[in-house]
Amino acid sequence: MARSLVIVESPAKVRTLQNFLGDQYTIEASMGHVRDLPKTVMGVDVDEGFEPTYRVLPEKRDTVTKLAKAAKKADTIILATDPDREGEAIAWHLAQALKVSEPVRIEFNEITKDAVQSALGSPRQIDMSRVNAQQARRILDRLVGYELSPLISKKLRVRGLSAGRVQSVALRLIVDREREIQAFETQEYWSILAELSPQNEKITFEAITPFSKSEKMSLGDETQAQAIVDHVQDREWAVEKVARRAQKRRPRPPFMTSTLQQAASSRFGFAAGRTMRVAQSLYEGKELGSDGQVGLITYMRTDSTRVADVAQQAAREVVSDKYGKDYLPAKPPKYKQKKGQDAHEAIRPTSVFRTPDAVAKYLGPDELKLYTLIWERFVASQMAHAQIESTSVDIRAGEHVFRATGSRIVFPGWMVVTKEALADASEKQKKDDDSEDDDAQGKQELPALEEGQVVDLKQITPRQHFTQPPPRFTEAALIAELEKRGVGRPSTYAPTVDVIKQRDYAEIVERRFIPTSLGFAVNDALVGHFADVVDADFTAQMEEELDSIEEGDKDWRGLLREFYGEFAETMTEAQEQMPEGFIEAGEDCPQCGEPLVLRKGRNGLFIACSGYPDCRYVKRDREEPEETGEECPECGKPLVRRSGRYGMFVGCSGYPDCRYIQRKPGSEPKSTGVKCPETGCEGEIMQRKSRRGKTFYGCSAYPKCKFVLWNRPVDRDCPTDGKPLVYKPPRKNAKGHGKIICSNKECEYSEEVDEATAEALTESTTESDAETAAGEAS
DNA sequence: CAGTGAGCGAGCTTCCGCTTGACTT
Repeated sequence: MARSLVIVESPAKVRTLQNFLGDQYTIEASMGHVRDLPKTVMGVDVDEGFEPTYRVLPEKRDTVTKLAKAAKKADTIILATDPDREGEAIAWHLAQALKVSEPVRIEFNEITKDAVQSALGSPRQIDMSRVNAQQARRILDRLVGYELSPLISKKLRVRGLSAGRVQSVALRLIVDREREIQAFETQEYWSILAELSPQNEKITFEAITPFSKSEKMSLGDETQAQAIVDHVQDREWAVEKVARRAQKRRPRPPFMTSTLQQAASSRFGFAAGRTMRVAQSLYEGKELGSDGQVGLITYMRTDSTRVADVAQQAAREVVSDKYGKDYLPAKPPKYKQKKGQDAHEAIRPTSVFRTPDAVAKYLGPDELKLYTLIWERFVASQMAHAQIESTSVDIRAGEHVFRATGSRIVFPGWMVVTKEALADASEKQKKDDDSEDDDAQGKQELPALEEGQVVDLKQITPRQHFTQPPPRFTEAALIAELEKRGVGRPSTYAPTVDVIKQRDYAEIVERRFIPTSLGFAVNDALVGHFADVVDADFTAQMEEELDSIEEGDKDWRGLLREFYGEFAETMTEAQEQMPEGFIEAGEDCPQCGEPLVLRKGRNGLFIACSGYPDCRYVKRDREEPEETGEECPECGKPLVRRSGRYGMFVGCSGYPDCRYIQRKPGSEPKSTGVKCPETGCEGEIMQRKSRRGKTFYGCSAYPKCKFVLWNRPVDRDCPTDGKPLVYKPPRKNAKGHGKIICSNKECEYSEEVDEATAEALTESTTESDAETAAGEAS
């Protein structure tokens, strides 16, 4: 019997395909590209028509050997790599590497039996125009990257610098934003908040002035604001105009890579790389009961919001079961597609019937969070739009008009899926309105008000505001911006933001990018001499040219010739004109007077004397230690206050001989009388304080035993799962005395607590009673 | 999430895209 070898890119696809295709098909994965330009040399012969030298990737040698073996046994080799430019190139490289004389190329962009069968029914040859477009892209990136990187490394005298079509645009965005922030002049402005109430009613609502965009900045100081307050305070407040507007709010499309990264960033604080790692594990799948390994989501590197018909139908079933037919739009929505062919669908659950609750017990905490996010966004995207009634009421007091705005959900539609979805929507509205200050406005529900109606003024407050500079980029925001400009691909977004950090071009502070002085210098050198190449438009123009190569209208070598002619000229120009020397720090050496410069070492950037090695001065990045006047209780040497990684601390000046560190007041560990539950650990659970002042309960045998609880243990085990029970005090101002719950977050065990027990458990957390109360509690 | 402290430097790396590896008795 004739046997065929089918080669796809991802091993996860192999499993799925095996279910559709009979045993006359062998299915193997290439794991992406198998050949590439060599890593250590340019590998492009510019003088011979840009002829590239390709090598089997060292890490893919085994894969290729395996594929070659399988190919030998097969009569037909079917190349089923992804239906896009890179996929076409992978197919061609496979054919070359495996020396296949008559390769068969098929394409499918969803793995269903029908799609695969019909793909098998219409095989074709490899599309060399498409492959050539990929080669042009690849070679261009190599030429730019491998010529620019050594040049700037040499000119700035920092080894290992890098530049490229994508990363340099990313860096430019970060640096430009920082300059905007530096140049930003904050302006003060004021608004007046009135708390009002319909006569003889308890309910209050808020109105502000000024409210229009054009007048928002009109009150520049407190005097002006106070003048209005004085003017309106004792006037009659009467409703002048009531305007109601019915609004539709559409659900957002299902996720693609960039939007998933954004949502996971703003909702959970995940960095792009973390989101991708977690998504990968959902994609590869889990053992769900007896079903064997099941992929939970579709492919996570995609720039499409396309959804397979079957998945849309399934979502409609789920929605109609769970919420009723009213929550379904008449027809499944079609989300706008980008031009060109999309190799993968949107990111969605592989089966919408697997609800987050149903799979929760098979998933880790991060996985569950991300799966829930994906499931909810997908289901919502297939639902009816929400109907919102927004009301705006103008109220006159003397010469001034205040406006109250409110909104009411008439029909929640897709918003019922999660409370978070509701929060998201108002967040988005806030951004669109550009009115971060007036948080209460717009969300409040207004009482019924009629024109001419008189209302009571309950309270009036002038409020001071300052205009805010644009925010620094988070990883996700930077990726969103790159995507908007068409720079980079889903598979490179996370690696690109990583390389910016790795090169010390920028650092992350509070989850946002701040460029380093190295970042500024590299960017300015590139922008100064290669403005075209590090411009976002460069990629856009390149893509246009690649399109015409794909369509057979243009020769790929011709494109490279045109581009490289110009680039080589700028290179020689830069080599001659770009000044060469260390990046100056703007200060002189306190020891010898020579300028200080930026250096890069094993452990990152530092500032040192340019006179090295004659002068070995290195600028300290922390404050000099300062005497405290106290003596070390262990060795008698003076104690000094110094700044460390986590802030100031007081330690012995005899370091490293004496390693004494003074505890911060109030952070002495306190006994709880509870033994550490870790098996084989003889320690006791101590109440401690973290650096940030948070109380936690850790083992006295730390660092040998790292056992930690967030609430006070009560020295009993949970009847459901045997984990230690802990006392969770009531929230501030909440009723009740708190609860005893299981320390395992997944476990729902809970006991109510009476006042006496609560008191005993709470009191024991004060210093004086620590010993006695601990005894009582047990 | 309890820790923290100096010194760092002058020779070969670097690009963008596609995808997951795992020498074992």
